[in-house]
Amino acid sequence: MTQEVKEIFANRAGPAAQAGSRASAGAGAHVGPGIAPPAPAALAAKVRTLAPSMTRSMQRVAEAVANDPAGCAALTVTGLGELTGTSEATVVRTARLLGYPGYRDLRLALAGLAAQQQSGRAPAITTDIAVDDPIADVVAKLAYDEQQTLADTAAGLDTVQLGAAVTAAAAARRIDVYGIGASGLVAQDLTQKLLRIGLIAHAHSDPHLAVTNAVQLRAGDVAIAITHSGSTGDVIEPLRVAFERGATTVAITGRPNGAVAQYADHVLTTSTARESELRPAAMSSRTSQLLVVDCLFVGVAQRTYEMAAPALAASYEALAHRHRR
Amino acid sequence: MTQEVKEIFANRAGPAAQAGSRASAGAGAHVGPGIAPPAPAALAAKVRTLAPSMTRSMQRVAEAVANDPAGCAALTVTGLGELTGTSEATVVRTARLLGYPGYRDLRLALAGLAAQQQSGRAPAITTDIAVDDPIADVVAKLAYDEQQTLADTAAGLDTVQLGAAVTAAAAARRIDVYGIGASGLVAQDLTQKLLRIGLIAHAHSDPHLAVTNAVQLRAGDVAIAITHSGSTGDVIEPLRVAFERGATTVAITGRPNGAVAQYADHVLTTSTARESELRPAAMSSRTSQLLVVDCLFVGVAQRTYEMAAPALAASYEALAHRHRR
DNA sequence: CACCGAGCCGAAAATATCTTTCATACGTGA
DNA sequence: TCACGTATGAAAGATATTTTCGGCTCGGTG
Repeated sequence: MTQEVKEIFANRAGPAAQAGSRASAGAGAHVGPGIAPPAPAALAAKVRTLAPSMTRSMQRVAEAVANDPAGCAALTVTGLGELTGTSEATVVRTARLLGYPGYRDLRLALAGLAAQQQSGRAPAITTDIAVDDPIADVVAKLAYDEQQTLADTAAGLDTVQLGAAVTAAAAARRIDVYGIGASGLVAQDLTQKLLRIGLIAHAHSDPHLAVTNAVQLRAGDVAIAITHSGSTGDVIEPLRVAFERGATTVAITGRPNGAVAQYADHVLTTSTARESELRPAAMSSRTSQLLVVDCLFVGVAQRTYEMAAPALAASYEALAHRHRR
Repeated sequence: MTQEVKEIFANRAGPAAQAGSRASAGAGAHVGPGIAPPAPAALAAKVRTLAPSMTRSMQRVAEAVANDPAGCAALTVTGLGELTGTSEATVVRTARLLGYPGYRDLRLALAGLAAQQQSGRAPAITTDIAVDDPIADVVAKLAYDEQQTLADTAAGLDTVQLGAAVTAAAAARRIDVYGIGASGLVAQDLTQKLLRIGLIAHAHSDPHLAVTNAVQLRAGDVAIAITHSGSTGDVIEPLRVAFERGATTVAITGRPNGAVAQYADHVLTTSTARESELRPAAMSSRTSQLLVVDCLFVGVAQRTYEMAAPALAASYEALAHRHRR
């Protein structure tokens, strides 16, 4: 991929960019205007989400922006470049990656964010969990972090993509969900719920079986891949197969620019909280994934309400007798 | 007074904001440092106050700005000039009169104002999810509910019981976790994480196998039962067996007085949020259970830090090569 | 009624800022 | 070590903002 093409791609980096027809998945030509919605308050989350796909210099810029929105809003592109020890070009590139047309718009968003922070409650300092933290602190910090993750996820979720995924799933003949490790549990969670409202859904965590099943899919079916890293081969492979068989494909990932996205008709972005030794990434990504999956499920339940409501009631009934008095 | 002098005077009309370099004399500095809070409507008030001293053209500009901050923030100086049927110069003069160094800064302030107004609107998340809720509302409501669940859980969690459970688990020869259905996934989640830090843990969702394994437990082992209802026979049974064999038993349940509690040395209470047709109880109980399980895990990781840290690092390394570039 | 001056206004020049291009340096894998 | 692709900043190019400057209107005046 040449530098030129790469830059153009960066320009349409937003998840929404994937929305186009599947035919254009690899051959995007024109830069559509106004695809990516400017992020409101989700900027800090976005920075974390996209940080891994950033270069070092860009990360410095992103960090500065996330740490002091108000301060950065007061700076020109040149000023921010100097502050971060980089160039104007890098600042603009970072702004693009974050989903804005250019630095000017990022700056406006920054001003908005600063105003919100100032009017709202304090930015809320989060210290990491330490080895010697008392158990009560652990509880408080974990609860706070997971709440934060939920807020970030909700703010960063593209409702258009979500809506499209819901529509596809609600009408699907069959829904296959791929996930490995911690994401596998999320896949199962989604599957369990979909089954409860009478849909046909399967979760696969065995890569071979997943591919074997993916081959059976066709137009009208839905395949969903869940991977935090966006680059888990064992999950990408079945999605690719499903994609090529004509099924509608959905990726739930923390790296909307990751490899998995290229085979996904719809990309749902989960947020990434910072991790530490005692707080594995799996923890917050799981929280984020579950929220996305819940939204997906409720959306589908809405669309299939006629069928879903009695099915839910029936499954509830069926379990009642298994409870001890 | 000459034309020239007049314009300069207008330029200095604002408060001390002009003092420093233009970059540092941001809009925030102007609006902020006073006694009054950064009132959202400060700008509208200022417009009214200063309107009498404005010329006709400037009033048109000021009015446009006051009526639609968000819209104007999206416009360039030229655009706003056209919109109001005036010129760029007039727009700049208006910005000056309102106390900003130039239009650029007014625009930034406008963006901030817009963001505040935006965030002020509560999405009415207090209501239940309805069948015809737009997808964006579903996201907001679910996120809010899960956040609430987390807060409730953290508040209601008995840290003494939790600490005792942590101590037992950290020293355990072996840890068995029982859970069925949605709780089964939580059990697996906990098990996966414990395995990652080098502990011996098993999740059981097959009632028969669970009992079979429980028989093997003895003092020094830990058995954990996860059940929202507190009365799931298939989960209580193995816990009872473990309890009778002398293992330390823990119950993670939403009904601390339920049947499961009678065989539990330590009871960790999860919170129960309201449910509805479209929001099965499993959803919030799962969120709650996961938080408890996370706390348990982090607590154990703290206690076994010497072993946990390298184990976590190792498992991370081992997975790295499974990611596509 | 013609004239005058004060101040308003916008076109266009001047400046600042943002964006793009391009050559170079850097790191990485063969 | 070499070759290749990528990241990066300097500088050119494009936009946006600010300033300048002269025409214009309007109210007062001889």
